[in-house]
Amino acid sequence: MEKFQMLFPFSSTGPSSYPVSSTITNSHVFNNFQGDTSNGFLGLKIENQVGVPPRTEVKDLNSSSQQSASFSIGSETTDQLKPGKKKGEKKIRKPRYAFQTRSQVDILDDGYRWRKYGQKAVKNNKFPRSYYRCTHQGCNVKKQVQRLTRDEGIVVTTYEGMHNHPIEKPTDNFEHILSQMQIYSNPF
DNA sequence: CGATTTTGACCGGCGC
DNA sequence: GCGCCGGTCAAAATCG
Repeated sequence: MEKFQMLFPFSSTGPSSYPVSSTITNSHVFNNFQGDTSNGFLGLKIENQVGVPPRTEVKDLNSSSQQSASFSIGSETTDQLKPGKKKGEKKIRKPRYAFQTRSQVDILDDGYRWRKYGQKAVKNNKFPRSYYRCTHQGCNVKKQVQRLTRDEGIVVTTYEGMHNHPIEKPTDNFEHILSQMQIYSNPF
């Protein structure tokens, strides 16, 4: 597979129908995840406000999605989900942060290094879902990328867990700065 | 040559 | 108990 990451439709001759995509598409705002739960994501203290049924049913919700990016939150992957397996274990709830971004490519580079460990076909979707895992040692952050059949331009990225290490990337580009601005401008 | 992707097998949970 | 389903493993292939 050729690695043609980030072919920005920016100043290309393509149709100028890409609003804010670049902002979210591969910004380093995900970095904020390691800021613990108290910080939230850009002030998006998303709890259970979205009427998303258990499990990441992002495939069904908002089929139209005219916005460039939206989010939703699944439920914890434990507690009542694993009956008969408790006994005071480290049943840490693993909230999943689902992002829906508008992008042409599946590989949304958020600054971390990911290793693909699986791919499965999804029902109701013709496109497969890819499973990635952070390659950093001791960092078990997982993410899955799925693209909607309905809108080929929509890619849903679901993050699970938080990073406990800094981003490893040259950074220092426009987007980095942009995301940093967004972060710091949110007192949440 | 090491790291990463690919891809089918495997596994646990759940519904019937 | 069995089969489906979503998620993960792991060996081989591939990339750089």
